[in-house]
Amino acid sequence: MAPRPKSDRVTIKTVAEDAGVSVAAVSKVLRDAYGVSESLRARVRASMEKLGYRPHTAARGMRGQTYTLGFLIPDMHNPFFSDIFSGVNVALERTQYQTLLGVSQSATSMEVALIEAMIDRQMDGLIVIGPRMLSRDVMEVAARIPTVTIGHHPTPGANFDSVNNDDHLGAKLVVQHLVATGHKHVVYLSQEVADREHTMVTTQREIGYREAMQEAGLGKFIQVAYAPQTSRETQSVVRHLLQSRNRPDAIFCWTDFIGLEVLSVAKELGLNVPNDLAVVGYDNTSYCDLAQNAMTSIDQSGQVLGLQAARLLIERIKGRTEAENYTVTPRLVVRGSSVPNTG
Amino acid sequence: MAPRPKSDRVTIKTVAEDAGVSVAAVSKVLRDAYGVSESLRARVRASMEKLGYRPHTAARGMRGQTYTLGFLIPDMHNPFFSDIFSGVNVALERTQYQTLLGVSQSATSMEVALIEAMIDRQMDGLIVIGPRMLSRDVMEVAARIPTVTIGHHPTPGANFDSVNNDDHLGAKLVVQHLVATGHKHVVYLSQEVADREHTMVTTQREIGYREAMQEAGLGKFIQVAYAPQTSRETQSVVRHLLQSRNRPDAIFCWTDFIGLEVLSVAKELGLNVPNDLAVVGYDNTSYCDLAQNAMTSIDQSGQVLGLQAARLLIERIKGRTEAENYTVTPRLVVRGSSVPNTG
DNA sequence: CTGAAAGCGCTTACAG
DNA sequence: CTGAAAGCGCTTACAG
Repeated sequence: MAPRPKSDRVTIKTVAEDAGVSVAAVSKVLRDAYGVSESLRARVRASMEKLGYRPHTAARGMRGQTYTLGFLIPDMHNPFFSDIFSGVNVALERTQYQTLLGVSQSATSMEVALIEAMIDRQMDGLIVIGPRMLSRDVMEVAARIPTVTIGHHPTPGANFDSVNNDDHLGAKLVVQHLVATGHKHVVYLSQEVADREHTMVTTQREIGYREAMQEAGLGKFIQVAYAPQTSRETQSVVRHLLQSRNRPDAIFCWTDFIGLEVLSVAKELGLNVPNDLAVVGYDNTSYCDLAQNAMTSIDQSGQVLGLQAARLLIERIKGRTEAENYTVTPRLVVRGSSVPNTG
Repeated sequence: MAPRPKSDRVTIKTVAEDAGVSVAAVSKVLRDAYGVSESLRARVRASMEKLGYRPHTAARGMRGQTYTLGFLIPDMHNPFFSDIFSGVNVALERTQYQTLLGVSQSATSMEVALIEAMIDRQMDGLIVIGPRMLSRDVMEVAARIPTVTIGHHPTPGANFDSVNNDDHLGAKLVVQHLVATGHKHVVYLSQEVADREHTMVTTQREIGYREAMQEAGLGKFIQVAYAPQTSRETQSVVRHLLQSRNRPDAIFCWTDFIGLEVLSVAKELGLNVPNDLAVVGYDNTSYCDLAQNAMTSIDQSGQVLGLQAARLLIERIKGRTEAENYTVTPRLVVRGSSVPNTG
């Protein structure tokens, strides 16, 4: 009951005593809230500085915000997420917010567990990349915590914001490019998942692929394959594809990561890329630039996606409730994996 | 003052009322603490289940643990960190702990800021991968929060645990392999950093490299180059190296990631790997297995490193204070980038 | 503009 | 074994 500095922790109380004001006043300065005079503010700031005060996030979280944002990714392999994340950081540079990451390892159960963990920890908002949850589960999450998705096309009436590239268009650009360079039997290599939904980027890309193939009069060549989780299994699927009687002359991979596996199998089988087989990826990650890959890919500006997602999330935390959707226009980047002598 | 369920949040109090016990009793069940009868425990658990109770982490953090561990990595590009992380997850599978990641983007200032943020958020402990901070700063952090490092060789009197592979030996294995396969002019391509310390893995590898070169009577060929942060700059350094009058016949890269860049430049310059140039990496990440890379590398069992780090951290959180150091013996994995016809 | 006091949901001695 | 009560460090109405 008596004022006894149990440990030497500097709290809001220590600051208040040092500055000769109330704890309420310090709290207000801390939150940049209304109703404090400039002189009081200055005095409090000076004391904070002097004492090296740092707010106790858990205590803040009991009543107000934690200034912590959750960033949820499926895995740590895909360098595309790194691009997105750096965009998030740019947007948050001059704010109090810190971003902490969760990695679900592409397991729906882990994804759910991590979201629960982030809500338990009173995070102020969530950015979820390519959620594995069903769309209705995303809605349930968003009802509890401000949420922005990247790589999840929202259904009407969504209670969360979303940031995407136009996957439909991206896929069409790929097919049109491959057709223009003389390919006919273009296979779309998608992701193997338990519950396929319209909201998924892979589904959107498949629709674009089918449409573009039809438009090119190549409807009879339409073929979709699915890559499992592990590298070994994926390579096995690709090997089957490339050793079949009617081998495709091009493979459009839903993400660069899978494209690298295709290039590997092609090389093992002694196929010449791009002459025997063209390979196109998606995301235009840094690996595409390496000469041993030189992989044509779709650039969807990961940095921009991340930056916009962070912006929308802050807005939503501040009170906006109507859903917003930000879309980036994808761009084809041609390299040697689809056109000879392109570097 | 009166009991009024402000929101419909299920708290320890709700559970206590439902189970007809005190909040203290519920807390004990929650923490698996001593001094509760089996019947009380069962009753409380049933109520928790029924009400869908979830502990409020911020509130727990005010007095006790948050059951949150911080995992700090320099970047999201290097797939090696993914291996480590999956090991951490295995170790934590059946515990209450959740791991949240921080990515410092290889900036010392961000590393410090993230560690502060994690301490502010009352995390129970920290696993820091390849810290950029000076060794004494790591000690300061460890004085405030239980800490385990991976990829940081501790100085005597350390107040934190560490998990490493034997970098010194790993480097020697690489040089010995390259010498045995007829290479003489082996360059070590290290990491460009502001403050070089003995604690760093890159330094340890350099020492091993120098020693093995001397032992092989190749002292006059010793040459160390440094790769900057960005891919573009790194490729430029490598290009200079490979276009110099006395071109090396082998490059030992401190990490696979850099090795991929070397392979790219070599291909651009029309050099045959491994005949004109052998390339060896470190970490044996999944990229080494791709046929277009087929890169010889040192396996340091990322999974094991992560698992042991998590184990040590839990021990330390539970009270151990003397420092422990766990070392993995590295293993050379030979592929086509150093020996012809190796697949 | 400023501050006293209640309360957020837990854990921790301490008594019983 | 069980529980009443203080307290963790903040924020939030509410008075002044």
